Amino acid sequence: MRLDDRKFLILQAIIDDYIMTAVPVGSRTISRKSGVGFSPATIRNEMSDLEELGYLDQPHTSAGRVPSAKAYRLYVDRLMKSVDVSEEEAGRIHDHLYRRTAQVEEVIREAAQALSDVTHYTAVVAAPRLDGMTVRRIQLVPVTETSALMIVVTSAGMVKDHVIPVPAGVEPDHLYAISKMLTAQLAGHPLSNARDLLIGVFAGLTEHKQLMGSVIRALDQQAQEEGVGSLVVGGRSNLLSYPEYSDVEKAKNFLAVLESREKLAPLLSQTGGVEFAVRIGPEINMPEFADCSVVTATYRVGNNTTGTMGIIGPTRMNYARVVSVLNYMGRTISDLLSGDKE
Amino acid sequence: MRLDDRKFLILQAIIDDYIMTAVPVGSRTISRKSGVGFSPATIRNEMSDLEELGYLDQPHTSAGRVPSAKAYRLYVDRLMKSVDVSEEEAGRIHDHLYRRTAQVEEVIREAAQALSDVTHYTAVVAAPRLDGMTVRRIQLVPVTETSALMIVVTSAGMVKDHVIPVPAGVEPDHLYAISKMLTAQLAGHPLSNARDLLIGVFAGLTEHKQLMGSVIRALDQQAQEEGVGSLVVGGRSNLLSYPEYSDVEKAKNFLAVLESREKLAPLLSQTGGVEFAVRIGPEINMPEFADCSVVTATYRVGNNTTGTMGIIGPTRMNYARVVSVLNYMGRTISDLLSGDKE
DNA sequence: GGTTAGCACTCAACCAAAGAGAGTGCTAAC
DNA sequence: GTTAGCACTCTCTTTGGTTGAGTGCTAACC
Repeated sequence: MRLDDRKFLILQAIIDDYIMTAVPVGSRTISRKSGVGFSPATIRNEMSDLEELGYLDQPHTSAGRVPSAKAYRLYVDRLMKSVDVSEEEAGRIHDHLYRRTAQVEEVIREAAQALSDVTHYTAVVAAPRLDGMTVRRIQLVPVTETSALMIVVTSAGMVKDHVIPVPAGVEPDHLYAISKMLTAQLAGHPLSNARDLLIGVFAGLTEHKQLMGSVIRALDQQAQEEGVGSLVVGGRSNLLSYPEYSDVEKAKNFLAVLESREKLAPLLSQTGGVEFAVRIGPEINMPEFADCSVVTATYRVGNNTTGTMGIIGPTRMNYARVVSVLNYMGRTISDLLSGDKE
Repeated sequence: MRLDDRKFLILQAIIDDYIMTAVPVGSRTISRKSGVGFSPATIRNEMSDLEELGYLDQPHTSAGRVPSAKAYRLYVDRLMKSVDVSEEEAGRIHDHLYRRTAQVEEVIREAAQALSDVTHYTAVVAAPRLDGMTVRRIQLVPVTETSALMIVVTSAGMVKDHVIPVPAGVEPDHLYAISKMLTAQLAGHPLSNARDLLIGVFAGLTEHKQLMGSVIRALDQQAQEEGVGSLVVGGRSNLLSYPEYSDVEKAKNFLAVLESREKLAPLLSQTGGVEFAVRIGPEINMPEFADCSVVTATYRVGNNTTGTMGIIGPTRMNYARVVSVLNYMGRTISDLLSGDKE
């Protein structure tokens, strides 16, 4: 049995309806829809076929049909019509993002908020990955007598800081001189090499060995943290509006995942460099997200740097709209983070 | 009618029981408790009195009694026995907090996590307020050709940064010189005065007027942000375990409040400088928190600087335990943030 | 006079049975 | 190939009865 045009049409109608209502859809409902000129009985025959093909599930005899994960997959891959973001949505996104001067943390926080506001789903935005960037400058700013803030400025104008210990008796001016030396050594090199470069320098040193050790450790730690880097969640409570999460126990498990960076990170990182990725229900491989889909997208900052963001919604989410919103948001963030600062 | 000793005893027994079970408690239950040597009938008479006095509510005839907000108030003010944190709890708090080098953001994040972990309620921790602190150092670090990071180090070793625009053509060394000048001008003065001091300097300037303007604007903005400063929430999903929030609609409203800094900030800020504050149900004056209580505490960093943290739980929360945990956490944070760095 | 046993009464919670409604699958007619 | 008709299925809602915890009152008790 093959999926002919009519089956396509009917499947699409079912998915569209289910996305709106979350109620198993019956043959009469589809038959009444404009565009489908068949009687309920015919629809029923087709639905029976579609079920056999694995595109529909039946919660029980005498309920309507519900799209399966396979159906959503098909929908996303082939049936989905791209939608433009509406004027109003674009406006809301701008309102969020252009509110104040754009520090990275602030931008991704607002982005997450905007995404969840506009889509009514839950949004996760990860800060741009630093490892592809090159170092532009390193500077040590004294904080107390025995500690300093190490500031790393990267090519895309992104900033990362670390508190490091400093041996007592090192003057501020001295720290500045060391900063200039560090900058001279590392500027233009990728951040991921910085550590190794410094180790070379380190060997030839006679003084400040201790301080340099601290700098190297801080760079190490940063590299380590990259995996679970800055991660902002917006619209946690949005998903509770959907009947899928009217069960408190389920809702609780879902929210618990959102609380842990460790569990959340893989959701965003498994994109494999594709611009968009859609993972549907069981494809996510997490029991808490069995009824969820995740749409992730990457955004660019400068030339080599990318960050990831994602929308988490029920499997019956409005994929077309989510993709278009993510698309628009990607462009907006890029403008904001690369344009203004470069 | 007065609250005599026996009524006290019975009320306390009712509250204790209700805190544990969340089920309306009946006369027989209390009568069986050791320490109360009266028959159910006697208890009933007293309960009837307590209801008339406003300490108990009855969900409906023939259900047990439930403590009213007034009862919890009394409990907190007079009946509560102070409890020590257990070894195990103290250990868990330490595990969270001493995990890595202590940057402020990191510490308050872990503190929120630890508090919610240990209490099983929801925790909110606010970063220390900066306005009481004095400036120790200001430094400008170039980021791009037209922007720099302004770093303000305060007396307690706390760091705050801002991106500010810089006129093109200002050399890094030049920025460093300006930083030294700024530091010389402001060091030792309270952060809240910094802006006004600079305006005095500003008038006499011939060059760098533009840059100084940016610095002043950044200080302004920081003062403004102080009100809704950094705020971390932990254990959002914890409250969903309690039967009070088995209603999804309620849970959703509750979570929505936790998402908005603006709504959350007053919860912590209305403490009025007291070390502990307990607000119970209606006293909070937010419909979403009608069944909640909030216990807030301040912690100290250095001499003048304080931050706030709070636990949000059901009105029937275990106040004694929460207060002791907050107490312990306050001391631990203080040690961590002032001790190590001063 | 405070305390307690006894008893009628109330009300949510639980359960089973009945009815309604939506939807299917099959068959026969178009 | 399409559709009308019909018996059948299964959930959801409603209804009514039962249970049990708990109260309030009264009268007896110490």
